[in-house]
Amino acid sequence: MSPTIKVLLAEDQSMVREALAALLGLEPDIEVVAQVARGDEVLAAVREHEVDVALLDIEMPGCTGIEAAAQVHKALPAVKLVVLTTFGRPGYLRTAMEAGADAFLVKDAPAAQLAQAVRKVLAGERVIDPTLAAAALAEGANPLTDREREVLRAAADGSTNAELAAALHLSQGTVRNYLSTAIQKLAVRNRAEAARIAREKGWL
Amino acid sequence: MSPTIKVLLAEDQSMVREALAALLGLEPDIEVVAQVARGDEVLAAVREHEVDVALLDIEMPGCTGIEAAAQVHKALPAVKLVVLTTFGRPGYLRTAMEAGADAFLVKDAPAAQLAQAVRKVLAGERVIDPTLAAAALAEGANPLTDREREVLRAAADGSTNAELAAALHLSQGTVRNYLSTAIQKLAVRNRAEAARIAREKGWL
DNA sequence: TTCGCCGTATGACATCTGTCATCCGGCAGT
DNA sequence: ACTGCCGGATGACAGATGTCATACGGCGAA
Repeated sequence: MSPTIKVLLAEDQSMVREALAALLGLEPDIEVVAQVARGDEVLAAVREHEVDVALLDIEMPGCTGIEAAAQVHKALPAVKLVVLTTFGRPGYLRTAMEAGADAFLVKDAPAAQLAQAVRKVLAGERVIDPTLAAAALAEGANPLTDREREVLRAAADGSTNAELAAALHLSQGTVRNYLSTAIQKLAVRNRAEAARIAREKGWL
Repeated sequence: MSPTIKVLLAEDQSMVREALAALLGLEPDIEVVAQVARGDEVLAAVREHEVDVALLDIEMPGCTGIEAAAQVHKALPAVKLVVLTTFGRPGYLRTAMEAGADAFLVKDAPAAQLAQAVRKVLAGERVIDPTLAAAALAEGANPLTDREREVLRAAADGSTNAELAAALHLSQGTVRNYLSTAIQKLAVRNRAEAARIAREKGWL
Protein backbone atom coordinates (compact mmCIF):
# COMPACT_ATOMS: atom_id res chain seq x y z
CA MET A 1 0.00 0.00 0.00
CA SER A 2 1.11 3.54 -0.69
CA PRO A 3 2.24 5.69 2.24
CA THR A 4 -0.46 7.38 4.26
CA ILE A 5 -2.05 10.61 3.08
CA LYS A 6 -0.78 13.56 5.12
CA VAL A 7 -3.62 15.88 6.06
CA LEU A 8 -3.68 19.29 7.69
CA LEU A 9 -6.80 20.36 9.57
CA ALA A 10 -7.61 24.06 9.90
CA GLU A 11 -10.63 24.84 12.05
CA ASP A 12 -10.94 27.30 14.89
CA GLN A 13 -13.23 25.39 17.23
CA SER A 14 -10.94 22.91 18.95
CA MET A 15 -13.69 20.50 19.86
CA VAL A 16 -14.82 20.23 16.26
CA ARG A 17 -11.26 20.15 14.97
CA GLU A 18 -10.19 17.36 17.29
CA ALA A 19 -13.37 15.45 16.62
CA LEU A 20 -12.72 15.63 12.88
CA ALA A 21 -9.18 14.48 13.56
CA ALA A 22 -10.57 11.52 15.49
CA LEU A 23 -12.85 10.74 12.59
CA LEU A 24 -10.05 10.84 10.03
CA GLY A 25 -7.84 8.94 12.42
CA LEU A 26 -10.14 5.97 12.00
CA GLU A 27 -9.12 5.74 8.34
CA PRO A 28 -6.00 3.60 7.94
CA ASP A 29 -4.72 5.45 4.89
CA ILE A 30 -5.07 8.95 6.32
CA GLU A 31 -2.89 10.66 8.89
CA VAL A 32 -3.60 14.09 10.39
CA VAL A 33 -0.10 15.53 10.63
CA ALA A 34 -1.00 19.07 11.63
CA GLN A 35 -3.80 21.06 13.17
CA VAL A 36 -4.15 24.84 13.20
CA ALA A 37 -6.83 27.13 14.57
CA ARG A 38 -6.15 30.23 12.49
CA GLY A 39 -6.24 30.94 8.78
CA ASP A 40 -2.93 32.78 8.85
CA GLU A 41 -1.07 29.75 10.23
CA VAL A 42 -2.09 27.44 7.41
CA LEU A 43 0.64 28.15 4.86
CA ALA A 44 3.53 27.72 7.28
CA ALA A 45 2.09 24.50 8.66
CA VAL A 46 1.53 23.09 5.17
CA ARG A 47 5.15 23.82 4.32
CA GLU A 48 6.56 22.43 7.52
CA HIS A 49 4.68 19.13 7.47
CA GLU A 50 4.79 18.43 3.73
CA VAL A 51 1.06 18.09 3.65
CA ASP A 52 -0.74 16.32 0.80
CA VAL A 53 -4.23 17.64 1.49
CA ALA A 54 -5.30 20.70 3.49
CA LEU A 55 -8.76 20.69 5.01
CA LEU A 56 -9.85 24.27 5.57
CA ASP A 57 -12.80 25.67 7.43
CA ILE A 58 -13.91 29.05 6.05
CA GLU A 59 -14.83 30.93 9.21
CA MET A 60 -11.57 31.37 11.08
CA PRO A 61 -9.68 34.15 12.83
CA GLY A 62 -6.57 35.47 11.11
CA CYS A 63 -7.84 34.96 7.61
CA THR A 64 -10.61 32.91 6.06
CA GLY A 65 -10.05 29.40 4.80
CA ILE A 66 -10.61 30.69 1.27
CA GLU A 67 -7.85 33.26 1.62
CA ALA A 68 -5.61 30.57 3.11
CA ALA A 69 -6.47 28.33 0.17
CA ALA A 70 -5.40 31.04 -2.26
CA GLN A 71 -2.08 31.45 -0.45
CA VAL A 72 -1.34 27.73 -0.49
CA HIS A 73 -2.46 27.33 -4.08
CA LYS A 74 -0.09 30.07 -5.18
CA ALA A 75 2.91 28.95 -3.14
CA LEU A 76 2.50 25.18 -3.37
CA PRO A 77 0.20 24.29 -6.24
CA ALA A 78 0.66 20.56 -5.72
CA VAL A 79 -1.13 20.63 -2.38
CA LYS A 80 -4.79 19.64 -2.67
CA LEU A 81 -7.32 21.89 -1.01
CA VAL A 82 -10.61 20.88 0.57
CA VAL A 83 -12.79 23.72 1.81
CA LEU A 84 -15.20 22.83 4.55
CA THR A 85 -17.93 25.11 5.78
CA THR A 86 -20.98 25.42 7.95
CA PHE A 87 -22.80 27.56 5.44
CA GLY A 88 -23.72 26.33 2.00
CA ARG A 89 -23.52 29.77 0.47
CA PRO A 90 -23.21 29.66 -3.27
CA GLY A 91 -20.96 32.71 -3.29
CA TYR A 92 -18.52 30.91 -1.02
CA LEU A 93 -18.37 28.00 -3.44
CA ARG A 94 -17.62 30.36 -6.28
CA THR A 95 -14.83 32.21 -4.54
CA ALA A 96 -13.41 28.99 -3.11
CA MET A 97 -13.12 27.49 -6.57
CA GLU A 98 -11.55 30.68 -7.87
CA ALA A 99 -9.04 30.45 -5.02
CA GLY A 100 -7.97 27.03 -6.28
CA ALA A 101 -9.97 24.69 -4.05
CA ASP A 102 -10.33 21.10 -5.24
CA ALA A 103 -13.31 20.21 -3.07
CA PHE A 104 -16.08 22.08 -1.32
CA LEU A 105 -17.96 20.34 1.47
CA VAL A 106 -20.67 21.54 3.79
CA LYS A 107 -20.61 20.36 7.37
CA ASP A 108 -24.06 18.90 7.24
CA ALA A 109 -23.02 16.37 4.65
CA PRO A 110 -22.46 12.81 5.97
CA ALA A 111 -19.14 12.37 7.71
CA ALA A 112 -18.10 9.62 5.35
CA GLN A 113 -17.77 12.17 2.57
CA LEU A 114 -14.85 13.77 4.31
CA ALA A 115 -12.42 10.87 3.94
CA GLN A 116 -13.83 10.19 0.48
CA ALA A 117 -13.16 13.75 -0.57
CA VAL A 118 -9.59 13.56 0.69
CA ARG A 119 -8.95 10.47 -1.42
CA LYS A 120 -10.69 11.86 -4.47
CA VAL A 121 -8.85 15.17 -4.59
CA LEU A 122 -5.59 13.28 -4.25
CA ALA A 123 -6.62 11.26 -7.26
CA GLY A 124 -7.12 14.49 -9.17
CA GLU A 125 -10.89 14.63 -8.92
CA ARG A 126 -12.94 17.62 -7.88
CA VAL A 127 -15.64 17.19 -5.25
CA ILE A 128 -18.58 19.56 -5.19
CA ASP A 129 -22.08 19.16 -3.86
CA PRO A 130 -24.23 19.12 -7.02
CA THR A 131 -27.11 20.96 -5.34
CA LEU A 132 -24.80 23.74 -4.29
CA ALA A 133 -23.16 23.88 -7.69
CA ALA A 134 -26.58 24.32 -9.27
CA ALA A 135 -27.46 27.04 -6.80
CA ALA A 136 -24.19 28.85 -7.48
CA LEU A 137 -24.86 28.81 -11.19
CA ALA A 138 -28.50 29.77 -10.79
CA GLU A 139 -27.91 32.84 -8.69
CA GLY A 140 -25.27 34.27 -10.97
CA ALA A 141 -22.32 36.39 -10.01
CA ASN A 142 -22.11 38.96 -7.27
CA PRO A 143 -23.78 42.09 -8.69
CA LEU A 144 -22.17 44.43 -6.18
CA THR A 145 -19.15 46.54 -6.99
CA ASP A 146 -16.15 46.50 -4.66
CA ARG A 147 -17.13 49.72 -2.96
CA GLU A 148 -20.76 48.73 -2.56
CA ARG A 149 -19.64 45.52 -0.92
CA GLU A 150 -17.25 47.32 1.41
CA VAL A 151 -19.84 49.84 2.47
CA LEU A 152 -22.50 47.21 2.96
CA ARG A 153 -20.15 45.06 5.00
CA ALA A 154 -19.28 48.02 7.19
CA ALA A 155 -22.93 48.97 7.53
CA ALA A 156 -24.00 45.48 8.58
CA ASP A 157 -23.23 45.96 12.25
CA GLY A 158 -25.54 48.93 12.62
CA SER A 159 -23.07 51.76 12.03
CA THR A 160 -24.61 55.09 11.09
CA ASN A 161 -23.90 56.93 7.85
CA ALA A 162 -21.63 59.39 9.58
CA GLU A 163 -19.55 56.57 11.07
CA LEU A 164 -19.35 54.78 7.74
CA ALA A 165 -18.28 57.96 5.99
CA ALA A 166 -15.55 58.56 8.55
CA ALA A 167 -14.34 54.97 8.54
CA LEU A 168 -14.19 54.70 4.76
CA HIS A 169 -13.06 58.26 4.04
CA LEU A 170 -16.11 59.07 1.99
CA SER A 171 -18.77 61.73 2.15
CA GLN A 172 -22.04 60.82 3.79
CA GLY A 173 -23.85 61.34 0.52
CA THR A 174 -21.60 58.86 -1.23
CA VAL A 175 -22.20 56.30 1.47
CA ARG A 176 -25.92 56.72 0.95
CA ASN A 177 -25.54 56.40 -2.80
CA TYR A 178 -23.67 53.13 -2.51
CA LEU A 179 -26.12 51.70 -0.05
CA SER A 180 -28.96 52.85 -2.25
CA THR A 181 -27.60 51.12 -5.34
CA ALA A 182 -26.82 47.99 -3.33
CA ILE A 183 -30.37 47.99 -1.99
CA GLN A 184 -31.74 48.26 -5.51
CA LYS A 185 -29.47 45.57 -6.95
CA LEU A 186 -30.53 43.17 -4.24
CA ALA A 187 -34.18 44.16 -4.66
CA VAL A 188 -34.75 44.88 -0.99
CA ARG A 189 -35.95 47.88 0.98
CA ASN A 190 -33.22 48.86 3.44
CA ARG A 191 -29.60 48.31 4.37
CA ALA A 192 -30.31 45.70 7.02
CA GLU A 193 -32.15 43.49 4.57
CA ALA A 194 -29.48 44.10 1.96
CA ALA A 195 -26.79 43.01 4.40
CA ARG A 196 -28.73 39.89 5.31
CA ILE A 197 -29.34 38.85 1.72
CA ALA A 198 -25.77 39.53 0.65
CA ARG A 199 -24.49 37.56 3.61
CA GLU A 200 -26.76 34.61 2.84
CA LYS A 201 -25.51 34.48 -0.71
CA GLY A 202 -21.90 34.71 0.35
CA TRP A 203 -21.44 38.09 -1.33
CA LEU A 204 -19.94 39.98 1.55
CA MET B 1 -16.18 -1.89 35.86
CA SER B 2 -19.64 -0.37 35.68
CA PRO B 3 -21.63 -0.66 32.46
CA THR B 4 -20.89 1.87 29.74
CA ILE B 5 -22.43 5.33 29.85
CA LYS B 6 -25.21 5.67 27.30
CA VAL B 7 -25.01 8.98 25.47
CA LEU B 8 -27.32 10.70 23.03
CA LEU B 9 -25.88 13.22 20.59
CA ALA B 10 -28.09 15.99 19.23
CA GLU B 11 -26.43 18.20 16.61
CA ASP B 12 -27.74 19.21 13.23
CA GLN B 13 -24.55 19.17 11.20
CA SER B 14 -23.97 15.51 10.45
CA MET B 15 -20.29 15.86 9.84
CA VAL B 16 -19.77 17.43 13.25
CA ARG B 17 -22.18 15.05 14.93
CA GLU B 18 -20.52 11.95 13.54
CA ALA B 19 -17.10 13.36 14.28
CA LEU B 20 -18.09 13.92 17.91
CA ALA B 21 -19.44 10.38 17.97
CA ALA B 22 -16.10 9.13 16.70
CA LEU B 23 -14.37 11.10 19.41
CA LEU B 24 -16.57 9.72 22.17
CA GLY B 25 -16.31 6.27 20.62
CA LEU B 26 -12.62 6.30 21.53
CA GLU B 27 -13.56 6.33 25.22
CA PRO B 28 -14.01 2.78 26.51
CA ASP B 29 -16.60 3.73 29.12
CA ILE B 30 -18.83 5.76 26.82
CA GLU B 31 -21.22 4.53 24.17
CA VAL B 32 -23.16 6.76 21.77
CA VAL B 33 -26.49 4.97 21.60
CA ALA B 34 -28.45 7.54 19.62
CA GLN B 35 -27.92 10.48 17.30
CA VAL B 36 -30.52 13.03 16.27
CA ALA B 37 -30.34 16.11 14.07
CA ARG B 38 -33.35 18.03 15.35
CA GLY B 39 -34.26 19.44 18.73
CA ASP B 40 -37.77 18.08 18.59
CA GLU B 41 -36.55 14.50 18.24
CA VAL B 42 -34.50 14.55 21.42
CA LEU B 43 -37.11 13.61 24.01
CA ALA B 44 -38.40 10.54 22.14
CA ALA B 45 -34.88 9.31 21.47
CA VAL B 46 -33.86 9.75 25.11
CA ARG B 47 -36.86 7.70 26.18
CA GLU B 48 -36.36 4.98 23.62
CA HIS B 49 -32.68 4.38 24.29
CA GLU B 50 -32.67 4.84 28.07
CA VAL B 51 -29.99 7.44 27.78
CA ASP B 52 -27.82 8.41 30.76
CA VAL B 53 -26.46 11.67 29.33
CA ALA B 54 -27.83 13.82 26.52
CA LEU B 55 -25.38 16.03 24.65
CA LEU B 56 -27.28 18.89 23.08
CA ASP B 57 -26.20 21.50 20.58
CA ILE B 58 -28.15 24.76 20.92
CA GLU B 59 -28.59 25.78 17.30
CA MET B 60 -30.84 23.13 15.78
CA PRO B 61 -33.95 22.97 13.61
CA GLY B 62 -37.17 21.88 15.30
CA CYS B 63 -36.38 23.42 18.63
CA THR B 64 -33.21 24.65 20.32
CA GLY B 65 -31.10 22.38 22.47
CA ILE B 66 -32.10 24.48 25.47
CA GLU B 67 -35.79 23.90 24.84
CA ALA B 68 -35.06 20.20 24.35
CA ALA B 69 -33.17 20.20 27.64
CA ALA B 70 -36.17 21.68 29.41
CA GLN B 71 -38.44 18.99 27.97
CA VAL B 72 -36.15 16.17 29.02
CA HIS B 73 -35.53 17.67 32.44
CA LYS B 74 -39.24 17.86 33.08
CA ALA B 75 -40.12 14.41 31.75
CA LEU B 76 -37.06 12.46 32.88
CA PRO B 77 -35.25 14.38 35.60
CA ALA B 78 -32.68 11.62 36.10
CA VAL B 79 -31.18 12.16 32.67
CA LYS B 80 -28.10 14.36 32.77
CA LEU B 81 -27.92 17.22 30.30
CA VAL B 82 -24.84 18.66 28.64
CA VAL B 83 -25.40 21.71 26.48
CA LEU B 84 -22.82 22.28 23.79
CA THR B 85 -22.62 25.41 21.71
CA THR B 86 -20.61 27.34 19.19
CA PHE B 87 -21.30 30.65 20.83
CA GLY B 88 -20.17 31.45 24.35
CA ARG B 89 -23.08 33.79 24.96
CA PRO B 90 -23.61 34.42 28.63
CA GLY B 91 -27.38 34.61 28.13
CA TYR B 92 -27.35 31.11 26.70
CA LEU B 93 -25.57 29.82 29.77
CA ARG B 94 -28.15 31.43 32.01
CA THR B 95 -31.17 30.04 30.19
CA ALA B 96 -29.51 26.64 29.80
CA MET B 97 -28.98 26.38 33.53
CA GLU B 98 -32.55 27.50 34.17
CA ALA B 99 -33.69 24.76 31.78
CA GLY B 100 -31.98 22.18 33.98
CA ALA B 101 -28.66 21.68 32.19
CA ASP B 102 -25.86 20.06 34.21
CA ALA B 103 -23.01 21.19 32.00
CA PHE B 104 -22.39 23.97 29.51
CA LEU B 105 -19.53 23.60 27.05
CA VAL B 106 -18.39 25.78 24.18
CA LYS B 107 -17.12 24.12 21.06
CA ASP B 108 -13.80 25.85 21.17
CA ALA B 109 -12.90 24.17 24.43
CA PRO B 110 -10.44 21.24 24.12
CA ALA B 111 -12.07 18.03 22.94
CA ALA B 112 -10.96 16.17 26.04
CA GLN B 113 -13.40 18.19 28.11
CA LEU B 114 -16.32 16.54 26.38
CA ALA B 115 -15.78 13.05 27.76
CA GLN B 116 -14.74 14.56 31.08
CA ALA B 117 -17.98 16.49 31.26
CA VAL B 118 -20.01 13.38 30.52
CA ARG B 119 -18.36 11.55 33.40
CA LYS B 120 -18.61 14.49 35.76
CA VAL B 121 -22.31 15.16 35.27
CA LEU B 122 -22.99 11.48 35.81
CA ALA B 123 -21.17 11.77 39.11
CA GLY B 124 -23.47 14.62 40.05
CA GLU B 125 -21.10 17.46 39.30
CA ARG B 126 -21.85 20.57 37.32
CA VAL B 127 -19.48 21.64 34.59
CA ILE B 128 -19.31 25.28 33.57
CA ASP B 129 -16.56 27.29 31.97
CA PRO B 130 -15.51 29.68 34.78
CA THR B 131 -14.81 32.55 32.36
CA LEU B 132 -18.26 32.25 30.93
CA ALA B 133 -19.85 31.97 34.35
CA ALA B 134 -18.14 35.19 35.36
CA ALA B 135 -19.32 36.91 32.20
CA ALA B 136 -22.87 35.73 32.80
CA LEU B 137 -22.85 37.13 36.29
CA ALA B 138 -21.15 40.35 35.23
CA GLU B 139 -23.58 41.27 32.51
CA GLY B 140 -26.65 40.71 34.63
CA ALA B 141 -30.01 39.52 33.48
CA ASN B 142 -31.75 40.25 30.23
CA PRO B 143 -33.18 43.77 30.62
CA LEU B 144 -35.66 43.39 27.78
CA THR B 145 -39.31 42.63 28.35
CA ASP B 146 -40.95 39.78 26.44
CA ARG B 147 -42.50 42.07 23.88
CA GLU B 148 -39.36 44.08 23.37
CA ARG B 149 -37.48 40.88 22.72
CA GLU B 150 -40.09 39.65 20.27
CA VAL B 151 -40.15 42.88 18.34
CA LEU B 152 -36.37 43.12 18.26
CA ARG B 153 -36.05 39.54 17.08
CA ALA B 154 -38.57 40.19 14.32
CA ALA B 155 -36.84 43.42 13.37
CA ALA B 156 -33.41 41.81 13.14
CA ASP B 157 -33.84 40.60 9.57
CA GLY B 158 -34.47 44.08 8.22
CA SER B 159 -38.25 44.16 8.32
CA THR B 160 -39.81 47.60 8.23
CA ASN B 161 -42.05 49.00 10.97
CA ALA B 162 -45.18 48.42 8.92
CA GLU B 163 -44.26 44.75 8.39
CA LEU B 164 -43.47 44.29 12.07
CA ALA B 165 -46.75 45.89 13.06
CA ALA B 166 -48.67 43.60 10.72
CA ALA B 167 -46.79 40.47 11.77
CA LEU B 168 -47.17 41.12 15.49
CA HIS B 169 -50.67 42.65 15.40
CA LEU B 170 -49.48 45.94 16.83
CA SER B 171 -49.69 49.54 15.71
CA GLN B 172 -46.64 51.02 14.04
CA GLY B 173 -46.27 53.47 16.87
CA THR B 174 -46.13 50.70 19.42
CA VAL B 175 -43.50 48.90 17.42
CA ARG B 176 -41.41 52.04 17.43
CA ASN B 177 -41.90 52.49 21.15
CA TYR B 178 -40.68 48.99 21.91
CA LEU B 179 -37.71 49.33 19.64
CA SER B 180 -36.95 52.70 21.17
CA THR B 181 -36.95 51.36 24.73
CA ALA B 182 -34.89 48.36 23.65
CA ILE B 183 -32.38 50.69 22.00
CA GLN B 184 -32.13 52.73 25.18
CA LYS B 185 -31.79 49.72 27.45
CA LEU B 186 -28.97 48.37 25.34
CA ALA B 187 -27.38 51.82 25.11
CA VAL B 188 -27.06 51.78 21.33
CA ARG B 189 -28.23 54.06 18.55
CA ASN B 190 -30.46 52.05 16.24
CA ARG B 191 -32.33 48.78 15.85
CA ALA B 192 -29.59 47.05 13.87
CA GLU B 193 -27.06 47.64 16.60
CA ALA B 194 -29.59 46.66 19.25
CA ALA B 195 -30.25 43.39 17.45
CA ARG B 196 -26.55 42.68 17.15
CA ILE B 197 -25.81 43.38 20.80
CA ALA B 198 -28.80 41.40 22.05
CA ARG B 199 -27.80 38.50 19.85
CA GLU B 200 -24.22 38.57 21.10
CA LYS B 201 -25.37 38.45 24.67
CA GLY B 202 -27.79 35.62 24.00
CA TRP B 203 -30.81 37.76 24.79
CA LEU B 204 -32.84 37.09 21.70
C1' DT C 1 -12.51 57.95 -29.91
C1' DT C 2 -16.68 57.43 -28.02
C1' DC C 3 -19.50 54.81 -24.87
C1' DG C 4 -20.29 53.04 -20.61
C1' DC C 5 -19.18 51.87 -15.99
C1' DC C 6 -16.94 52.88 -11.61
C1' DG C 7 -15.76 55.91 -7.83
C1' DT C 8 -16.86 60.10 -5.84
C1' DA C 9 -19.61 64.06 -4.75
C1' DT C 10 -23.64 67.51 -4.11
C1' DG C 11 -28.42 69.06 -3.27
C1' DA C 12 -33.27 68.36 -2.84
C1' DC C 13 -36.84 65.64 -1.54
C1' DA C 14 -39.84 61.99 0.61
C1' DT C 15 -40.11 58.60 3.83
C1' DC C 16 -38.61 55.93 7.75
C1' DT C 17 -36.89 55.80 12.36
C1' DG C 18 -36.11 57.19 17.03
C1' DT C 19 -37.68 60.17 20.94
C1' DC C 20 -40.82 62.11 23.97
C1' DA C 21 -45.05 63.24 26.41
C1' DT C 22 -49.15 61.37 27.43
C1' DC C 23 -52.82 58.32 27.85
C1' DC C 24 -55.49 53.80 29.13
C1' DG C 25 -56.42 49.16 31.40
C1' DG C 26 -54.63 45.34 33.95
C1' DC C 27 -52.10 43.23 37.39
C1' DA C 28 -48.70 42.48 41.25
C1' DG C 29 -46.71 44.28 45.57
C1' DT C 30 -46.96 46.94 49.82
C1' DA D 1 -55.94 51.70 48.19
C1' DC D 2 -51.93 53.15 46.21
C1' DT D 3 -47.78 52.58 43.39
C1' DG D 4 -45.32 50.87 39.76
C1' DC D 5 -44.62 48.14 35.76
C1' DC D 6 -46.17 45.99 31.50
C1' DG D 7 -48.73 45.87 27.19
C1' DG D 8 -50.76 48.86 24.09
C1' DA D 9 -51.79 53.23 21.77
C1' DT D 10 -51.59 58.30 19.80
C1' DG D 11 -49.45 62.54 18.09
C1' DA D 12 -45.68 65.62 17.30
C1' DC D 13 -41.14 66.36 16.25
C1' DA D 14 -36.08 65.85 14.84
C1' DG D 15 -32.91 63.38 12.67
C1' DA D 16 -31.48 59.40 9.81
C1' DT D 17 -32.15 57.02 5.65
C1' DG D 18 -33.37 56.14 0.82
C1' DT D 19 -34.14 58.16 -3.88
C1' DC D 20 -33.14 60.85 -7.72
C1' DA D 21 -30.91 64.01 -10.90
C1' DT D 22 -26.73 65.62 -11.92
C1' DA D 23 -21.83 66.28 -12.25
C1' DC D 24 -16.73 65.09 -13.00
C1' DG D 25 -12.43 62.29 -13.90
C1' DG D 26 -10.57 57.82 -14.98
C1' DC D 27 -10.35 53.70 -17.37
C1' DG D 28 -11.44 49.83 -20.38
C1' DA D 29 -13.99 48.04 -24.43
C1' DA D 30 -15.83 48.61 -29.01
